[in-house]
Amino acid sequence: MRSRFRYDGDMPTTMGRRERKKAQTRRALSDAALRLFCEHGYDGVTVAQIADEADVSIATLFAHVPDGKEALIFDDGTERRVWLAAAVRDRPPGQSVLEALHQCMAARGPFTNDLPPELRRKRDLIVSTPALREYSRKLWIASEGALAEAIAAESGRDPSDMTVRALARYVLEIPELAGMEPDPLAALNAIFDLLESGWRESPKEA
Amino acid sequence: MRSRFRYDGDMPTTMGRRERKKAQTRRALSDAALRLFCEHGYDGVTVAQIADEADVSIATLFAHVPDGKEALIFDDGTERRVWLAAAVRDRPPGQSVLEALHQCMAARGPFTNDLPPELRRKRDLIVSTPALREYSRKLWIASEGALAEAIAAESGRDPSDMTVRALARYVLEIPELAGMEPDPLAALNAIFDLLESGWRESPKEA
DNA sequence: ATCCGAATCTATAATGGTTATAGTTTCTGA
DNA sequence: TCAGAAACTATAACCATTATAGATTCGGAT
Repeated sequence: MRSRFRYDGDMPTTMGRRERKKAQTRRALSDAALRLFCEHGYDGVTVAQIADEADVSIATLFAHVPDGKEALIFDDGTERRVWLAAAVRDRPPGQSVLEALHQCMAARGPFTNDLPPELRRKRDLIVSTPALREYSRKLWIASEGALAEAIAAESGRDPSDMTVRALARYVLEIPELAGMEPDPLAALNAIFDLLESGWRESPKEA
Repeated sequence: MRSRFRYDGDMPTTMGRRERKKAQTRRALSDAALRLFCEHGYDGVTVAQIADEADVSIATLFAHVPDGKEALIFDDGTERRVWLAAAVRDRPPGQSVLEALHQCMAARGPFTNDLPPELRRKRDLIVSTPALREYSRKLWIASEGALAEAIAAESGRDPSDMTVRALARYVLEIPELAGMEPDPLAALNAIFDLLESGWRESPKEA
């Protein structure tokens, strides 16, 4: 019987006990994975250790994280998708689609240090671990379709227009491309400038 | 003792017997892998089967292909690197860097059917197998540095200029981005247009 | 021609991620 | 209260990959 006085974390009370427990398990896995990865490095931790630390079986771990070890510390990507679409759709009037994307990317992971230390440690772990960087990119790319739709809706083009899809893809590649630069924000700006204006050739001197 | 009359395949006679045998083993592995992949699908074949078919041990297989199963049917990427750099450096006078890249990409894998049937089967296998597509992309991206240097040299910029690196990356992403379109060549053209001219916003109608 | 060292290959076993199976417990909704 | 679904468990398999230690073959120098 669930006491009305027990602390349930941030779980909306609209969830039944089952969903709540499932979310708790997922959280336990994320927390355990992040803690162990930070301590021993990604390759220094086995999924068995993570399962142990979260006090679940290995089979359960994989039931929660179908994409495997790398996915443990990430969400399923839904967040990014809605966030990107909203940034494009609800941008201030007069702002171009690219400006909106520029602005919201700049507030994201690799481009700002305005993060709680917990998230910063997580970001540093991801950036410094190839397998996690790669999976992070996969998550970004997974919202290519959603972003393309948003861009198409705002620009009066077709979502299957290759130009739209390419723009979406190129924007979503930015974190991996600029994330490890000495000055990520400057890199971000340079890339958006390229996307806005195209490649300007300086003629070769004779 | 090597007979002067034995057929040695296309091996340059500058190689010693050791290098020749090594190349033969590598070739046997590639051939076996491609044959089996085509017949049973990528996931339907184990590295043990491939090693068997090529008549080498599993350990030998991995000695030849450090990047793992997916790398079996690819070369090490050196080809692409020199080919890209040459395409940029030796382009006809008056042609822009992007035009040169556009032209040489169009002659490549997914964008032409002017290929011997053997290569076409290989291409189709790669395009239809996620793991192989992903590895192919990795190979392209691995020449980002070389391409960036070539572009920088021709455009009077610095190879570490983020704009140069981004352009190189974006060009190298094209095969994965356009390779599965109904009309890959049209997609290729659209993307190069985007890279040349930038994103042109059609103002939202009121 | 011979010998040494390096490169290649082999068999074998271990590691670690991932999936399949079959059975148990726990929750939900009727 | 009961049936069925969902989540969990233990266990065993499968497969890619790496480690180890030893055998063979080759190249180059003497």
